[in-house]
Amino acid sequence: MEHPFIVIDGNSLMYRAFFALQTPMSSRDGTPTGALYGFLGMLLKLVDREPSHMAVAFDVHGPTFRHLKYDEYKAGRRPTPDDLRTQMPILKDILREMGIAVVECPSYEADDILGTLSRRAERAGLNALLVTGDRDALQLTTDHTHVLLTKKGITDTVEYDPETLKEAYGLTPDHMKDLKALMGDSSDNIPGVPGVGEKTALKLLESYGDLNGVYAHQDEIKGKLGERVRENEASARLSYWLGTIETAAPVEISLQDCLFSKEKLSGARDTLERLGLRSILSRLPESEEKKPETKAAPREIVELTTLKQVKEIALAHERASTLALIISPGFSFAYDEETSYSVLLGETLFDEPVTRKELMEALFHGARQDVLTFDKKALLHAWQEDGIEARPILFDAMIADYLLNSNHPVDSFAALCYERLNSKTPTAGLLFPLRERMERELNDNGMRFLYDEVEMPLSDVLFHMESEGFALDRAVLSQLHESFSKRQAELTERIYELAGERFNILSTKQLGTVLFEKLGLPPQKKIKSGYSTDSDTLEALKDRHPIVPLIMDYRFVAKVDATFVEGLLKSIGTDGRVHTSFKQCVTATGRISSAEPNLQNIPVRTAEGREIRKAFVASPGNVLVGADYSQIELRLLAHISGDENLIDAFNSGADIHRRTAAEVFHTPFEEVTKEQRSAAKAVNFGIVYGISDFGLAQNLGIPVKTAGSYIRRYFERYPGVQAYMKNTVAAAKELGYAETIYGRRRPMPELKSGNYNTRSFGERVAMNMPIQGSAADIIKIAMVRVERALREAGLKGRLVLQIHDELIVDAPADEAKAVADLMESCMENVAQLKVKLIAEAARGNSWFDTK
DNA sequence: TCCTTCACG
DNA sequence: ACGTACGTGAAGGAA
Repeated sequence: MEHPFIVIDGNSLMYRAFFALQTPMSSRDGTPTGALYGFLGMLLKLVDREPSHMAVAFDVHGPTFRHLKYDEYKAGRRPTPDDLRTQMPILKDILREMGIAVVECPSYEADDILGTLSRRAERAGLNALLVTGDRDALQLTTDHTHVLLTKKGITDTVEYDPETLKEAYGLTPDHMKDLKALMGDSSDNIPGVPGVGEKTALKLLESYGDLNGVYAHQDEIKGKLGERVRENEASARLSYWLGTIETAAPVEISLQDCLFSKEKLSGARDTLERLGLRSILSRLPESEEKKPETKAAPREIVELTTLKQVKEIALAHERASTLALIISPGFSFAYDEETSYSVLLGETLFDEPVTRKELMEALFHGARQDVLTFDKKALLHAWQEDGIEARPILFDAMIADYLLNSNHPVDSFAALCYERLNSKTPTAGLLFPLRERMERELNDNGMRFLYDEVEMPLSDVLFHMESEGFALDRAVLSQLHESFSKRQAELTERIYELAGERFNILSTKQLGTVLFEKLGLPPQKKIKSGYSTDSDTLEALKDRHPIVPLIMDYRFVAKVDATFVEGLLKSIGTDGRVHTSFKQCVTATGRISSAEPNLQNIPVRTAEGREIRKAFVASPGNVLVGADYSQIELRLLAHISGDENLIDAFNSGADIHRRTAAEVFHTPFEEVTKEQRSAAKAVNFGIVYGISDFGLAQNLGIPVKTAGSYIRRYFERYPGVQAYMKNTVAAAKELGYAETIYGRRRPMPELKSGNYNTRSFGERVAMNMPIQGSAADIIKIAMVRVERALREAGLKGRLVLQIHDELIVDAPADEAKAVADLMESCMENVAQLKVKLIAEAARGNSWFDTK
């Protein structure tokens, strides 16, 4: 979460800090300072998260809204110790001196302030981080509001988002309220249902969903429990209400008032000095020079709370030509730079929830505007979910930013606004100046083609691929799981027997102890914490003790089963398909990546692992058509370097590794041995990765000197390649970036480093990026063309997967031949290079068969 | 959360 | 003398 709005529950944290400290602390005049010390230490730790806004909320005494009388509510609690109470006003003074907002709201508790400010932050498009020791706050968790809960002490914390909350409790944030309604809370005087504790409450919720569900089925609950539930409905309902945190309290503070500035922290120096809190003093950040605040700060943010307002504004701007739209975090839109509208999507206590779908409908009813956004693929998904007809998207700030700086891809609109406009309020209106600046920069950098013809249309293709998904055969995976887990159990027993003890085989540390201490095997290499047990190490030791091959086997089985068999089973959707998400703006070279699940690393190199691919099947009545580029990176090396011999090697059509072996080992082509070919293959890989004798030696398990001589002989035979390596590093040093044949850039600050390692790394990257990146450009163009060609030809086949140099289409069986031809031709004709691009297609019922 | 390991191109 | 091969993502252990 970048630059969140941090809201701290002041009472809760002071309370925790007070009791966490064993030895009482005080200043010279006897003022107790222990809680202040703990609290401020925590606060400074939070400053490291670089919040954009910060506020500390406090309870104030008085009759409360939810609890009829404050005294009555407090009755269940111990009174606040005097030593703690005296520190409260001092804390508030210190916070004010630090320029941190102190927020109180009569008749409301601190957690209501947390709820209210977090929802306001979301509306303004900010992320919020709520810091408290009170588990009740977990009900406030959303994708954009995380809760940082202090555990035992005060510095020990755990951050919850909806996902981690689900893992911990098996409940959604909303259901935390239902949980409390059933189990009650004695410290808050919330009765709940007598005799129902956490265990029982969770069980009830698991069966019936929520409180309403429980009472809808109250007659089904048997025995004593059923009686109690039925008798105490009124109490449970009241408890639900009592346990609901307010999110629309009349908190009289603006976002502006909560703006956080590191520099202002120093304002408390004198007070801290007086209190003798030297260690806090020393942790205050040095004042750093401030970036000039740009004029790009938003002119106006109008908060909308009803659908009617959205409709009116949409109507008033009917004739506008462009609409800036941000759907995450928050929902905000703008028709010009001056005015942004932000809408509350979530629930409030009193209003009917407004859904994104309703908002979209209101906004796009009769609308004609083209759209500017951040992350258009996500917007396309939203439109699809909401049944909104897609509008043309003219500008995607995420994609533009990625092209302009692939080194630090931003992951949120807020981060982009801060980075490019120095603005801490990411509203949709900022998309207008962003578009102007970034498009100018794209033009200046010669990246129009990549932006307009590659990345923007590719985003649509990736959206369709994600939405389409890949069909998986559950039965295949279940069967594999059965056989893998059986084997794992057998291996475990045999390993324990040979080791003479039971231990966790997957623990590097424990395995190291067994191998290198108990069994006395020689360690091969060291890692940070002890000895390495990686596969190279095991490979070297496999003949020295019978336990080693068993461990290698165990590792493999455990990995394949956990990651691929079980992992994939978990990711199959209700439609029987897996929907990966393709990350378009992550890698430094221009490749796309795949996550949740990653479908770009499904096993293929070993026969056993390859079995997984039998689970990747065509849709009913369809076949899979896979097509991959042959040696695309080496072909690109030939093209970019212009080396005559390498170009000739490809034009001759011969096996490229065998040919390399013949050259490097001065052997007639026909007489090249298997070993020579595989060594030459490693050399070719090394060349692509940015060669070094050390790396090659390690890969081949040969002396560094020998590896060096291979490289020397390679360069003798391919002088153009050697020149390319030299020139490309020099050019990258000069320009500050490496680039592909289509002008994609990777900034290369490493080349200027004074550190040998860092600089060498930079040099290898400078050699590799144009090759890997150009290959990435080419297949991206191919994807756009394949998808377009399929549609233009009226074929039903659709792309479902890309694995860097391979594309897979799921197509009706009768289209198979046409699709295969279409793919080959689209892929091969992306570019006319000095060597031909070759793509080969194959068909089958499963991915296993498409080879 | 970081580290180690290992799956892919 | 320096000391690594390029690019990813996921799982499990350690702390």
